[in-house]
Amino acid sequence: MARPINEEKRQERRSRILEEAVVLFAENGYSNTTTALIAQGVGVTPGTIFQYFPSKEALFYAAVLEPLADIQAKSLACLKQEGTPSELIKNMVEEQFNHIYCYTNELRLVQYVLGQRIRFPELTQKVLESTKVMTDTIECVYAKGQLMGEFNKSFSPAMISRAYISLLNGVGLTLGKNIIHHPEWGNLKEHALYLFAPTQPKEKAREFE
Amino acid sequence: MARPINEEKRQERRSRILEEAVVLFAENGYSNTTTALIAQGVGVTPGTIFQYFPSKEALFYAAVLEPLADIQAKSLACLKQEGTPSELIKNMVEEQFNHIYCYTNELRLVQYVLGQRIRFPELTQKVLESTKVMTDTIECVYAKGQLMGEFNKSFSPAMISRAYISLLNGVGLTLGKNIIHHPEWGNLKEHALYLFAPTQPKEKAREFE
Amino acid sequence: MARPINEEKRQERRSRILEEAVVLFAENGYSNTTTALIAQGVGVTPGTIFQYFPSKEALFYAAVLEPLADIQAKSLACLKQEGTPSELIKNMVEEQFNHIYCYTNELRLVQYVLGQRIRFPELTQKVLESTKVMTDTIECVYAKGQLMGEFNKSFSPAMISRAYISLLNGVGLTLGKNIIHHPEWGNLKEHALYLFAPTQPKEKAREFE
Amino acid sequence: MARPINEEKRQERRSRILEEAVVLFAENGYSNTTTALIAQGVGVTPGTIFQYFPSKEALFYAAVLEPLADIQAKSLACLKQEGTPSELIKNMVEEQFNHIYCYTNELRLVQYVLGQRIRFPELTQKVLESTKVMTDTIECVYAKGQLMGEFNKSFSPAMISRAYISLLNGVGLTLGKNIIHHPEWGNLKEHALYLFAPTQPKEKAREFE
DNA sequence: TATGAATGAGTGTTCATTCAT
DNA sequence: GATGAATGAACACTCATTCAT
Repeated sequence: MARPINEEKRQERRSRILEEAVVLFAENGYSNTTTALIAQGVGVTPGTIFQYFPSKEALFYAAVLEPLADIQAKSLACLKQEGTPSELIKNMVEEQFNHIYCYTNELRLVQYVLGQRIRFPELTQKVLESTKVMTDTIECVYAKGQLMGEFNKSFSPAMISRAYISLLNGVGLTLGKNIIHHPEWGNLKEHALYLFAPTQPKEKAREFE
Repeated sequence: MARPINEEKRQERRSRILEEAVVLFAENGYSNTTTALIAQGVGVTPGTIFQYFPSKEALFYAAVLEPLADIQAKSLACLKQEGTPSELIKNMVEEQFNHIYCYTNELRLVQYVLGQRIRFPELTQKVLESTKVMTDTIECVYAKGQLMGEFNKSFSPAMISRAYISLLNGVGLTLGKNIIHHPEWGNLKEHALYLFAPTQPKEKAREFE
Repeated sequence: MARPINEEKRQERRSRILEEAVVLFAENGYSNTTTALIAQGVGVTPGTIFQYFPSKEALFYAAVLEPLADIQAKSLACLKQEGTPSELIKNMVEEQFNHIYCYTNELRLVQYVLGQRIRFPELTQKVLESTKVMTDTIECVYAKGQLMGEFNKSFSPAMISRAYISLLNGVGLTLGKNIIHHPEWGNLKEHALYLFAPTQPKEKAREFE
Repeated sequence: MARPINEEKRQERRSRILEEAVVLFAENGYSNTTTALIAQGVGVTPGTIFQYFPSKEALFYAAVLEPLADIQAKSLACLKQEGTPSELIKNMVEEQFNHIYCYTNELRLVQYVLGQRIRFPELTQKVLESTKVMTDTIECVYAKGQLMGEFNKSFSPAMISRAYISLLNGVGLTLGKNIIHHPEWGNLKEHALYLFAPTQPKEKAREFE
């Protein structure tokens, strides 16, 4: 009987540690983040960390992969709802550009890993696999959209999905904390959609002309 | 009395150290790169590094900023040649997408810094200043191009330049060593140009249809 | 939860480190004393030192100032007891000449600092402040003694206190480990008292004549 | 023919190095003084030092012993002039108290060595031998003075000479750069003489009463 | 289960000394 | 003779990890 409650507490504390780890690893990098600092942020003593994660490395892995899985799941969910391909893509772009804001640190961490592939080969591998699922799904939806005449047929779906993911990553990287409040933020999001070359962005386009 | 011009030799060795530093910092991050490793890579003993750079930090600064200045200079040169705005932009895109390949490590290093702004505030500042010069110049050329009817007038130049820089960064980040040989590489480069919404990509577009 | 009172153990170990540091700093100087050597002397590993003192410099400061405070307190106590000024001075001289023996290293350390004022400006400052309290008190007691006719009125108290402190320091410096067993030790101590020019050292003086 | 001139230049430069070394060793201690700093002070390059002294240690030895020999010679000369013992002693005190001012650094260096006997056993040995010559001579003169009735016969010459040397050392140590301008400086010098317990300081003493 | 003191290998940096020029 | 770049051993300090309490 006592167990379930304890188990709950354990999970809660584990989450707190992970949360703190994400922030600190993202801000300071792996080596420059001490386990003691993470512990301090969580409000526990240095030894405690090692009761939840076998090593600093394991904690880092979890800090990178667990949030990524969450984010991917949400993004994929957008593409698996009901709706025309162009609607799905639009929803996904919307969702992901919001992620950039909500999950800044989580995404930075992923980029941090991708930037140092040789250093973190195993993690890079997993992150790329996860990204591949994403691009594959986008490609699939996009190709369907092309067939339905919703997207310009002259572009290769593989290229389009890569270009979009690149833009998404680049936006997170180049823009600072206050992206959302940037005057160009809304336009940038729309331009991400433009990248997909939808066939009728006419109504929109006219407004500006 | 005074030794002749070994100033030349000094510069040469300094460059060798910087070069090695760029590679190792980019691959392993700041803390995980030991000065001894850099020295070893160059083929000198640990102490020698400090005859050329006062500290590891100073070496890192130089490794980030000096190549960046080079790259920026080359990119800006493209935009200041003779030609119509659309030609200039096209040249720049061409030039920069090649940079991604030649200067992989140099660019990764810049992204590494931007990913950890709190950790490297001074460097971030300088990198952003450097980037601003770039985006400002692009904006300027782009606006001129819009007036001349070469680009779609419905997009804000500020947004366009940001979107392009983001894409550029994202491409460097998401794609691996062998980008150039990737089947989609050529298409991706063209799509970067498409992002600028030129008004006559017609001839091209037709080919694929 | 919180461990009980190992505060006691901490203090004990801190004292052991300080003690060892005093000995080694006094014998070898600051730079030539490695923290590893101190650790070894205490019987702990190098890292442990830094759990008790934030830096080698801080340890040095403590090694200089803490014992000095102790010694000063004991000396001042002599001058604040009941008794005529000449009795107080006599007690103090007695007490301090014994200190030279017991606290050889502690005093050497103080002299080491005073000898390198430019190198240790902050410490010098504090040591001089501490010394000033001592000379001021001696002056005060001495002046009272002069008024009561116990000391020769022709000498300035400020000069006398300085001369005494100088002699005391010089004795510590010039004489070696085995001062106490030196045949002139007893006489030297008495001569320190003679320096104060008491008006009735007659009985004593006669003995020798 | 060319040789003598070069030899002269060599000696001059050697002296300059030694001079600079005395100042820096006295101010910063042995380990904290780099040979490069000495070289810089002299205005030569690091390697040059080693053309005049085989090692840093040898330079230190010379910096301690050579000036000491000078000072001792001058002091001893005072005691070997014509005159009554009390006159000789008086001259010597005068001479030495001036040394404290002129040779601050040279004397500090000697005290620095004496404070770290275990670290510099050989040097300590030589310094003590040199000091012994001094105290022995003083004892000798003092004893003669006692026989002639110039000094109080109740004090042991051995003790008196030690007390004086101690005071001398202590004065150099406790007082700062501006001793000479200190209001008590003159009185202090006189009190050093008082320490010898001359039999007719009466005229002086009366003045103050 | 949490604690937090101890560990000890690892890193940036310094510096006396050498030696080719 | 003077130079000054290179050397490489040494040291202060850090930090992931352990373990007795």
